[in-house]
Amino acid sequence: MGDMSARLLALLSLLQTPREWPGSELAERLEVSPRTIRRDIDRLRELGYPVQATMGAVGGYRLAAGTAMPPLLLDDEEAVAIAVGLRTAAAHPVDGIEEASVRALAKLEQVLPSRLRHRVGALAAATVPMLAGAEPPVDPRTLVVLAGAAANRERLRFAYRSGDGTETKRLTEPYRLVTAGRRWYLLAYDNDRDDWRIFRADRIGAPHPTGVRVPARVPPEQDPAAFVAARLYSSAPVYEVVATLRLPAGQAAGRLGAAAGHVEPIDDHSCRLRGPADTLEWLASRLLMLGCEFEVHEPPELRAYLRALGARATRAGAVSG
Amino acid sequence: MGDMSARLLALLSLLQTPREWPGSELAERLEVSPRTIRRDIDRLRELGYPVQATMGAVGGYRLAAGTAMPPLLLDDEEAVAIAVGLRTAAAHPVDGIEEASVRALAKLEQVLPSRLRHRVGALAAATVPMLAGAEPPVDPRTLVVLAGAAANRERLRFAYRSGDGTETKRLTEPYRLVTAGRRWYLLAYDNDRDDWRIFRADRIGAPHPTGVRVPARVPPEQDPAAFVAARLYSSAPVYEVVATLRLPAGQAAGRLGAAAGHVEPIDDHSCRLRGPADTLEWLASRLLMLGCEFEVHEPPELRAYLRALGARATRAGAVSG
DNA sequence: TCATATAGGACAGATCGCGACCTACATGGC
DNA sequence: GCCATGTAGGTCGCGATCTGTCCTATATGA
Repeated sequence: MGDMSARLLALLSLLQTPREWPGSELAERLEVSPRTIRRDIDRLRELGYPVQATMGAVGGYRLAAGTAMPPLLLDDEEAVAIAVGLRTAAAHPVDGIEEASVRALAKLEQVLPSRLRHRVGALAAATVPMLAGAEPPVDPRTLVVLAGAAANRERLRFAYRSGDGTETKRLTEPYRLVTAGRRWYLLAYDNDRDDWRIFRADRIGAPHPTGVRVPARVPPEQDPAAFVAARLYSSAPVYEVVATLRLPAGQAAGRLGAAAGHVEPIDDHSCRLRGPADTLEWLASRLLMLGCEFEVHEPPELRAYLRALGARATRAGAVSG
Repeated sequence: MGDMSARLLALLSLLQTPREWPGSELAERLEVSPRTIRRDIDRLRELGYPVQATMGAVGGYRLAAGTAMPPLLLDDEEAVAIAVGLRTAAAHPVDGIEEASVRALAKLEQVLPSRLRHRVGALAAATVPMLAGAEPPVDPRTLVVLAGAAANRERLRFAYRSGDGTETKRLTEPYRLVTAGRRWYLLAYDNDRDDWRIFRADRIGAPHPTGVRVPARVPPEQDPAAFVAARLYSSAPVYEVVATLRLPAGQAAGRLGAAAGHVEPIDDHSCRLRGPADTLEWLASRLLMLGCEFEVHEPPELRAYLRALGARATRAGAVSG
């Protein structure tokens, strides 16, 4: 059996701890001679994992940053922490790494022991709704299934609730999972309608792979994100937000992030924000969090929402009596 | 050299993909005979990683969830996604797994290639301020250093800004990193003052380990979190929030999470929230996000903040003219 | 200066990995 | 019901390699 492989993994696990390990202690732990430990260290280095050694009387080994990612050896709690972090990241896609988050989540959840899975579910339930306004957040498990089916080129069956509430059964060949405007979309070939379709992930219910693998279909466009964006903006007109912020442009851009839109200075103390306004609640809370005065010019819906929110806050804070 | 170990790692990496791998394809990729692949699969199973095999004409191997976490083999983007997710999780400690998040982050950043580290920094800068109100978020790198020093029992030198703005140099022996009331605290033995002290992590600047390892000191109390909480509440009186929410108790508890405080029902449509109110801004936005009517009874500071926020929102949404 | 740490060469013996056969069994499509 | 294709596993022999026990060189801090 792979006695040495197991030992190398255990060694990697120990070296990923923030502390330093003397060779003698490693030998004791792994129940081999110190010479074998030195050879194992050599082997790890040959595999590309730079083991740093400090010489002298208080020396020891530790794993340093190299050119490639070594295998991460996590204990239970760390694995749970990562899963929870990735779930909240998937629920709030504002990055440029949304797809990688879901891939990593899929990878982790695939091998996560079931006892840990329960803890992740309980913790994520408490943390996910933190940012979500009225919008129901996407179920990360759904995202994992969608991404897996797309990567595996597996036919997928699911129930889809359209905008007017009607529910239909779909049989599709998922191609890619992309984000646009703070929402997740599945780009897939619809086998019943014989055409490419876009599905909002939060409207997909009970997805399960059929197990049937299908050959790769030629995609409708090179860039899936561009295709999704084009379809979205052609079908539903997306209004734009225009607002004046009483905040220097530099600060506003830094605190809003790139996803919020474009910021241009007006003078030293104010700037103008332009950007897509897909979810009013999110945008409103974001602007309020800036802590500065601001005025919304467009769209009227955002103005109305802010007035309603303001009235509610005023009522909530009214002097009791 | 460890030819087999490298192959086993590569095999694990492939099997962590959501797709299924036929043995023949694995053999081709890893440039060994199919028989060796079957033996490697056996080896992985003996190591405790359950490789699931579906038999038949369209069969293949894939890694399933077992009883222990297998080593995670991540590509660059996935590693960055995890690091970003953990950083935001560390910046918003409301879980019960805060410490594990930092441990995992330390483990990951220790081995993260430098080219990826830059990307993490750029992305995290754009996402972290999302939730932070007026409060400056903690630098996750500081947390990583603090946790590492505590785990390694290494003396740590840093600059500390006290509440009134004065800055002092400290030489300490970190013991544990804990959270209380949405903030990070370092429990450490202060070598200059010869006593245990508590430091707010966001007031710690430029921490760097001295490299000197010291023997474990007997902690002032069994539970570090309890000690920190006792110190905090004895020094600065923390006021409590009391509010009535027009929302069923079950829904409110689920959407607020356990960290927000205690929820008890009043009738079928309303409930009462009691809990510590350490950061007004955070609590106010949390309550507003619930989307329901509510009234704040205590503390008066929160009422005042809500009125100010409401006035600002109303001004921002005023009909333009 | 000395103790203690990493670094690495040489050697002998035992172990084990590998490929090349083989058979058994499960599954899905024809 | 047959056949193709996949996993599962036994056996055998050759060769590679892993391990422990020596050995010496070298860097570092008290």
